[in-house]
Amino acid sequence: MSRPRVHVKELPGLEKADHGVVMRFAPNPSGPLHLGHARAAVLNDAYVKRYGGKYILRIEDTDPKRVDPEAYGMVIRDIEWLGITVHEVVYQSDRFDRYYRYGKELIERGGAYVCTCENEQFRQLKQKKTACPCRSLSVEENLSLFDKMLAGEFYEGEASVRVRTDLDHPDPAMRDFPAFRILHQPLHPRIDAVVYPLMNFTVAVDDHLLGVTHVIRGKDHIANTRRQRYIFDYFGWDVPVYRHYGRMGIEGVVLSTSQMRQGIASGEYEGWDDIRLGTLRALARRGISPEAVRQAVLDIGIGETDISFSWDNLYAQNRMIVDPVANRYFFVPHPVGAEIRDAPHHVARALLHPNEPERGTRVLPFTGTVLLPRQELEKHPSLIRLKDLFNVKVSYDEQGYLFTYAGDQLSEAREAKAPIIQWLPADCALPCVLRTPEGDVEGVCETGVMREAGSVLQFERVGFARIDDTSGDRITAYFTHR
RNA sequence: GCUGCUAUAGUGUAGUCCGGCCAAUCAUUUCGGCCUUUCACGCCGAAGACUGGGGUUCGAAUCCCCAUAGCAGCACCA
Repeated sequence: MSRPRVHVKELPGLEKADHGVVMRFAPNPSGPLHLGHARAAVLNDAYVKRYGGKYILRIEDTDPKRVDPEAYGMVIRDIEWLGITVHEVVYQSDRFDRYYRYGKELIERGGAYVCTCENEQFRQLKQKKTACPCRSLSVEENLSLFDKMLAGEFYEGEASVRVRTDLDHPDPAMRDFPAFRILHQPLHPRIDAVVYPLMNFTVAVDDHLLGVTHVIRGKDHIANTRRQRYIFDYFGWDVPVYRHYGRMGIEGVVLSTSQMRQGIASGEYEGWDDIRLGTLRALARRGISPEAVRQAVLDIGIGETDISFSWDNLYAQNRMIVDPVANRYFFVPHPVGAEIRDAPHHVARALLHPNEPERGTRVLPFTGTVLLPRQELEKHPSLIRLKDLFNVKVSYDEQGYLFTYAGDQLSEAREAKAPIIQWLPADCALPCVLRTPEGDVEGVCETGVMREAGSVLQFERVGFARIDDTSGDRITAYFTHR
């Protein structure tokens, strides 16, 4: 009896978490979620579940250039697929008034100023640790400039709000970073605005306003954490506890949203769930369960080391989940017809699951001719056993193969070390294409597979597969893993 | 270039803060064997790592220094 044994690996504890935590996952709605997002989404969820508290899904849609209206729904759906418990959903585009209000207050506190320098000019001054002329404007002047921005009196690029940090900061990335910008194009799908708050500003304001206690995100945000710290300090807010995990490389799969979008547009990919992509929906289509993704990601943890994601480890997790539930069927790749001479008619009964006989059997009537995997014959065996049927002697003459019935005894096949292979009756085999990232494999499968639409099964001696479509004139299956 | 972070087997991970119980954990992987009418699952066994060099110490994977490598940031993106 096989049962999924789950290795619960304890994540490292979080400081200041004993009275519960408030955490958030903050994706940008530019496309569906992928493996990289899953890490952040799941890790935060795991801590909220461990310590108790609140999980906020914050949609960070403050850059209209990177908003795909359809992605709002995709993100929600993908999060649900992952089985994450979301307690609150926040759209930043609903909160622009708040950002303006706090922007104004930051200016009043002397923590920000309106800069009307040309972009390139500012960049050069910044490199030289020199203040730009705007930096010395009075609070009143800045407030009035900010009002002008909001009133639409500036064109794109003509004005921005910068946070006053430290021009001598050894890291140029820290020096007077921007908090608001002006944008006329493209239009935001959800709101009408020309002054757009920037990520570091909205994140700081929202993390505080929403009561976020702990932030877990990639180390590409380390600099942002330091920048946001300035804003927290100006307002006198307590900062959350931060953890930055290392970069995760994923082999052999496209992760960049823009690349995926381009590939879909050009017809190279079938869609967001094309199995060559690293999206969660692509994994789902292939038959990877959300629990496996969750386990794999938890296993990786929050280490600061850069790692490379291992498909092997994911597959192992998935196999553990899927093996006990997947029904077994025969799939014969590249079928070759074989008439078995001198064989009695017989009805074979094969177990749906070898470890669970009570699930029942598949019925395979043998009436003389079977389909066999070409690859198996190319090994030139002298004796084979058709699984759950009988033994067959294989000989060769100038015409080709000759198949002769060679008795029912399993023990004889064992003794002869004959391979036990899958087969199908020639007159009840359905065309089936097994799609893999490396290409399609044509073959035939049992008629019983029709019942398995949408579920993951195991093609014996081939591997696990998810039955994607049974409606056409042939069945489409996606290879999951061995 | 500047700033910062990291460095344990093929992969992921524990141990590192508070040096000895570490001839280094667990999982995966690979290879044997058992079980089995699947090359699945299960069981047994084996293989495989502390980046390098100095130093402190009776003792270092753990502390210090240097080197090397990788990564991140240096956007009016998130």
